[in-house]
Amino acid sequence: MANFQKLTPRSEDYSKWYNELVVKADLAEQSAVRGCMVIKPYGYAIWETIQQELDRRFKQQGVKNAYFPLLIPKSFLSREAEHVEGFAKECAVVTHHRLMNDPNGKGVVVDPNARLEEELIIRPTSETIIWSTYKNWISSYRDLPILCNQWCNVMRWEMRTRLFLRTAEFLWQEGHTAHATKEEAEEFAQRMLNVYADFAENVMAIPVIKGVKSPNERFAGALNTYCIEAMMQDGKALQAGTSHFLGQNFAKSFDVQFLSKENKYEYVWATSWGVSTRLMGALIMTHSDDNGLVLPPALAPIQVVIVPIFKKQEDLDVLMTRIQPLADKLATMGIRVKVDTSEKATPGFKFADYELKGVPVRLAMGGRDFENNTIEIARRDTLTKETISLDGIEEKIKALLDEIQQNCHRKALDYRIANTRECNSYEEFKEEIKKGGFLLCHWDGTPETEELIKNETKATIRCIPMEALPGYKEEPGVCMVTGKPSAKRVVFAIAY
RNA sequence: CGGGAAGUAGUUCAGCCCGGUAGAAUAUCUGGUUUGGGACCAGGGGGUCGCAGGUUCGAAUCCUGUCUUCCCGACCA
Repeated sequence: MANFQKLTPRSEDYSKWYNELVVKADLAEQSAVRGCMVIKPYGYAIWETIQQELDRRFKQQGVKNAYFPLLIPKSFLSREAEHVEGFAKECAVVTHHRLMNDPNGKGVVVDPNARLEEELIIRPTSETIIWSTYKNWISSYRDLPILCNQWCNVMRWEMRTRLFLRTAEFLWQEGHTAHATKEEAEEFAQRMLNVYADFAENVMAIPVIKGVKSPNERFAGALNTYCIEAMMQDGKALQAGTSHFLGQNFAKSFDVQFLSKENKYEYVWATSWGVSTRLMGALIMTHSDDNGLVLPPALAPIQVVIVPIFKKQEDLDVLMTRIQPLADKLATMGIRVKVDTSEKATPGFKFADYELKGVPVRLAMGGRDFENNTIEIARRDTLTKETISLDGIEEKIKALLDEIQQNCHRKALDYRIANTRECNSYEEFKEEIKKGGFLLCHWDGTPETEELIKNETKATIRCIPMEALPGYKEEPGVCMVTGKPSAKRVVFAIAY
């Protein structure tokens, strides 16, 4: 089974705690290739649930799944100047197509005669290959809109990597849409942001701020980038999803025009939007504690685990006459339930292990419970437990799962609120930002000012909120650095 | 990519300074006793010491290169 060593407490070393948790909770591990991770079955089960929930929501918006190739001709990337600038430094390049036996007899080497005429780039994102394809799909306004999404892997050659948070290869979905009008594209980019926000809040139980990125933080090639920003337990910000209004940049670069109702050629309007396995990092750093992972029930691969406590096989057989019907009933109610009858570990070990894995509800039944028609029920989010009657237990469990889902969200929201405050002077800002959290400040809207603040404090504008945060009003003011006018406060934080 | 640290059994680590052919804990396997918060006893198996060169009669140990991980920095839609 798992290891016995306790996790490093969060208060001692937050990133060490994170690294240990990811490995010990069996979510992922390092691979032989630098910066690339192996996502283990338990971690992948969570990702699959994320995928299912999002995929359903995308399809409700009329989006269809497709698949575009991993490799992109090098020339495509240079078609959009800003775009290539954003990614050029972190692209993996395929230069050859054949290996051969080493003439010196030491395994295989790259065949120097197999150099590619045009080098291929492993996709860092797929805008270019998709727009070169959309060109062939679009000729009339009747062909629009095109709403496609793909679930795939991408590669960005990151210098410093961390499991889930920043890996060289990661899994994500990227949606790419083409529209006839600017308004429709803008609206769609925002609509997908709302899909992400709804998903984050209600499924992942992560409170997020919906906002617009400042020019410095905008996606390369976009006219506007929308985002959802979340606060982690260490007070740092993590971008949980983005949606871009790409204008006509890619349509012009790839010459994608359509004939309008008025019989005129026009360039199409584009959006793209994505979330990645980084969400796994957000999930971990929002809810988990020093005992291990804490999963909101909606994403837990096992929502309820039942641990029989027994001495002999006969005792187990007796207990199972009550446990099995309960497990069956829960399963028919759509609850993901596991009964752990293994004799490999003692109950105490199992308790600790399921806590490490973040199972929301744990039931334990021993001989005493059997006599009394009771069961011990423990919840992961509060680490509390009580012994209750078996009568009506199924409905209580269902209600408890809902309650845990709510509580995970409420705790995370309380934390964010407690660590969000206004800040009016730059002197104060420099001190406050060291404590972490979100600082709501006035900013003059210039990249220069943002750059200055970043260089001096490492803090960046996480977003310009689209709506006032709970408890705050949108009011004009003056920039904390330059004193120039500011329409409203923006969110500053140190970011992952 | 720059600075620092590290890589030895599945895992955590000792051994390295001062070269002589590898050890602990834990996990794993077997048998038994156990089981309401990380059980105990006994026995067994498991490592080309990250990889590649070099020095040497002999290298986990010394030298060179390289790969990977962690921390700090730069970078990061």
